[in-house]
Amino acid sequence: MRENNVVPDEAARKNPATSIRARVRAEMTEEIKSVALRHLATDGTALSLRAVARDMGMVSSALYRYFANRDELLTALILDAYNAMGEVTENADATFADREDFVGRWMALGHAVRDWAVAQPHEYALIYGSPIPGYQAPETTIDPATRPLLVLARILADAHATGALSDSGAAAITPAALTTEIERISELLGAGIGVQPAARALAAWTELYGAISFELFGRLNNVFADPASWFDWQLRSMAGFIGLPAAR
Amino acid sequence: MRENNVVPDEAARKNPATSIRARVRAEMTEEIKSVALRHLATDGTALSLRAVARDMGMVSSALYRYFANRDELLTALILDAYNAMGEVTENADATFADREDFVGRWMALGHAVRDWAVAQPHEYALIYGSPIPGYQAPETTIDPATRPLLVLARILADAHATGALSDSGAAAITPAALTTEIERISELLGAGIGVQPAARALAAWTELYGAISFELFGRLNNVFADPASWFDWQLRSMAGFIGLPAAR
DNA sequence: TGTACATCAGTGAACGCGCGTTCACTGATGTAC
DNA sequence: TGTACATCAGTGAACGCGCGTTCACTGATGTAC
Repeated sequence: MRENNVVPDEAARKNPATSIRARVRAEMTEEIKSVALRHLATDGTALSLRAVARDMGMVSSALYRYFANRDELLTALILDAYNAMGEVTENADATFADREDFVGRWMALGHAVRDWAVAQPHEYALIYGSPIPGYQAPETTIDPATRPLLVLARILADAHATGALSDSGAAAITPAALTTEIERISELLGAGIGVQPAARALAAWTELYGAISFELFGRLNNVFADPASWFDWQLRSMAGFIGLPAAR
Repeated sequence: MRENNVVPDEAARKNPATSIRARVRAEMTEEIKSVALRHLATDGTALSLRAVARDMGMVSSALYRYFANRDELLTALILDAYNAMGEVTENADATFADREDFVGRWMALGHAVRDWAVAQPHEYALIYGSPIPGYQAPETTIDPATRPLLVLARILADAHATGALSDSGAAAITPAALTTEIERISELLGAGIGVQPAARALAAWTELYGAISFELFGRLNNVFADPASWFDWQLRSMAGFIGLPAAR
């Protein structure tokens, strides 16, 4: 026995994903990202690799053991942000008790998005703000980016299944090509609802993010003293617009 | 008579605002801004004074005769963008013939905002995108920024004056503090309408900009083939949400 | 179990570049008498 | 009308700084026999 050393079991020794070196590597990678996030707050997307390295007490070239270049680090931050948003929204709906209170579920979803955004405004700006000059997000960001919208789709599908989702009242949808597209999107999301509710839900989704961007990007400064309650009203009125029924 | 030289009249000679030197100065200032706008497209807000000077065939220090520093140039661009947006929206409403077609006026306003934004996406991002790291907009930007919203306020006031603006249907407004705030905003804008329509109009305003940001910041890529008609439907359905009556 | 070798994280110097801003200056244009 | 002086746009050098990325290297840790 080699003194007190932890003896890694066979699986751990063989599996590079859990070897000691791999674990340290994963921890370093996480630390680099978290330091980079701090810099995002002050420098925005003009994030500097050298500054990150400096903060970690490393030489800048060392970062290249972890990320091939600056864009790859940015991509990692973006992916993390999308996934964090995805997790937070999925949890919000999963832990909402009354499954048939569709308005409640929608509000919980909306507040989850906003709470996360308000807590990490710079990560929100990274994924929902102006595009980063000279940066092209890879395809791998698409799926994580869709997660919150899939939560909404599930709420709508559930409401539709109970027959509670009303299917009229808003403006007629024209031209025909637009109807087709909205149907396609609705199917893609697995909502399986009518084109009218789908269109209204997408409009509400637009307003949700519009509201958060207005607040975080400073357009509500000196306008609303308590943006949270204004946001709450917007969510509630959007629930009505979508046609969601309240709890029974 | 001095050959063909234009002889400036007394007023022009005396008034520094129109002297030849002042005119050249104004032209140079405009050219600097337009070159800077081109750079905005490629570099975003990481706009470089040296690059602008290079494009103009000047030495970088020469720009300091026109702008005290980089932030002042940015401020000038931001002011221009707000004013361009203000002009375009004011014109859209002023030239709309049927003054009692309130839905039509709202749609014209919305399309004017989007058309301008689509034509100059980088200027739109400058004023409605993520905040610029390390930059604080001066107070002088507030008034120009409000111009498009004032156009909406006028449409609402006109609709209200004809008694055509409905005042019910959306979610009740709570808490009381929120009601007070919305009333204050409505008065500030001179809309003179009820708190319900005011709240709904502000929500529609949020969706309007949310929709444009979604489109320009790439969140609708591969989603809607024709974002203009989707935007048009959103505008129309928001008109109903606000409670605007169509043309008679 | 011990030893030789391979892997890999981190170093430090360098390349080639860019930036905002200051400052003393030149020379053309405008102003006052 | 002509001349002396003031104003001002633009120059060019410099200051002090930062950046992303490459590359040969050292030395510690892991692996194979």
